[in-house]
Amino acid sequence: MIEEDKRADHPLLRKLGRYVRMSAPERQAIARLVSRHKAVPADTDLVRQGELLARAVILRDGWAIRYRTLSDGRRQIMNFLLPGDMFDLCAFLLTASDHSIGTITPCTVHFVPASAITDLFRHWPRLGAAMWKSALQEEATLRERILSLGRRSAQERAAHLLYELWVRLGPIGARDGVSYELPLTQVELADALGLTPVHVSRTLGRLRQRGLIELQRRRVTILRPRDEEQYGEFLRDHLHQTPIREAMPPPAAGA
Amino acid sequence: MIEEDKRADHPLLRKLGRYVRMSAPERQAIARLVSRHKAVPADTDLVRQGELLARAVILRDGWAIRYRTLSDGRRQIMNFLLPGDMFDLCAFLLTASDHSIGTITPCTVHFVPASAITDLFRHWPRLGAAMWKSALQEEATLRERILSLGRRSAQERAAHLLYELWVRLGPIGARDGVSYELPLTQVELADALGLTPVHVSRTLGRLRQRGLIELQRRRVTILRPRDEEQYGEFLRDHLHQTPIREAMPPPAAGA
DNA sequence: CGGAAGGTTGAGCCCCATCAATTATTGTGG
DNA sequence: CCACAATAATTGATGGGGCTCAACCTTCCG
Repeated sequence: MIEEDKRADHPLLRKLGRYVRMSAPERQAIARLVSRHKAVPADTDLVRQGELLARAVILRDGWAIRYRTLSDGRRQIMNFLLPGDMFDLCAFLLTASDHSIGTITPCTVHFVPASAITDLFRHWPRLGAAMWKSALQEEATLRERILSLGRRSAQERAAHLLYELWVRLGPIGARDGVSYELPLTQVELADALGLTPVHVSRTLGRLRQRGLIELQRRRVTILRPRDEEQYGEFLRDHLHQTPIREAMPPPAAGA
Repeated sequence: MIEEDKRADHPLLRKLGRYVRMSAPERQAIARLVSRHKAVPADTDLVRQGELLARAVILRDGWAIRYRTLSDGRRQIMNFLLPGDMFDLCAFLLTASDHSIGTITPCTVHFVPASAITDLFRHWPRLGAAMWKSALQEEATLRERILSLGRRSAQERAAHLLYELWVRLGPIGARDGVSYELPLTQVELADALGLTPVHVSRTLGRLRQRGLIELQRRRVTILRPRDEEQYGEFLRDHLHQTPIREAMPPPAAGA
């Protein structure tokens, strides 16, 4: 029963629900995808760079990161994976992963065989389109990070990231009004922002002084949620939170 | 006749040819996609940020960039688009673009209606898979750039970029052994590398001193092509230049 | 309660930015 | 083909944002 409830409220459903209104059978198709789950402890790699991809993964609970390391130990976090996020959907293409994915917190995940993905796309193309849209959105956040790392100051980067996470946590019901739990150390923030941990500390201090954010005990509060300009010119539209064109016949091969 | 020849040797064919061996009808399907072309002058936007995507684009000739600008004029180039590259393949999802695409040199391009893409995927799923693979590859270069901007020094970034372009120009026949034409100004390099033009000049100077590259009159020579370590730990595999699993039945909805 | 992990603060330095001047290259019209 | 202007590249001097090293403090957790 409890399991039943959890599935009915799966963050993936909430997420895809922004793009398509789902019929009962469609919801069931998703439910089948996530019928089995697995607990994974914190700080565990789900995918290691160089590995051949063999299955897709859906995150049910917890935070994970996509990252790469250089041989001398430098690490860069590409982005954060939140509940409802999927990755390696293209596992059926059998490519080697160019990066690793690791858990930050204890997570519960669904491992999905490649065939289940291709079946889903075949039978429920509207769901496929919604998943594509969500993949596009993730790609947009990659570009946003490139912009940040290349052209924004430390403060702009940090403010932008904290704001982005706040926005992303909304649709999956993982935020509490204007604040949310941030289960990250400053070392991890540093590796995402392209800074050193020391400088992250100073930077966050300045954001606090400027009255942009509150951050203590792993809890972030966005103090000026309407003032998107202040957070590094945050453009909410870039997250493509608009519904897909429902009238469109589903693409055959996903495009 | 000349047109015929050009189509038979389209860089898109060369590019996709790395992933699948194409049958004659498949080649014809591609040829139909690129039957009409259009000349676009240099420094022209093909897509502007915020615009609604309505068509896909295939680049036949010339260089273009994917970029974003901040309101104060700072610009970041996400990546470079080379002959054979496609973009906005997902135009049928009707999303607003979060970035602009502009030509660097005079280009010839093919504008492809969204329906032609979905048709192609429906009828020639193996081609669809190959196109997916190439889209994945582009995403990998985005992550590579994130790693560069976040964790590599100016010299590493520059060496890595010049090496990457050399590798990408190979399969489309746009390089000449160990050197190639680089139609970029240092301002553009700076906007891609997250540096200032002045520092790009100094950085390139140091790479020359170190004997890694030759660069004069818009011509680059990679002086130690085997020494991938030297170019910022360049990992060729990350470009996914391995063939797809041909036995795989084509994914219905592309995944 | 004590140790470990995480966060803050200070001092000094270096990489890269900025400003500015000079040289080289490209492009254009006569 | 040359003169000239416009664009691009180089070089120098100076300054600042972020890095490094190190000490100290705070929080967490067994």
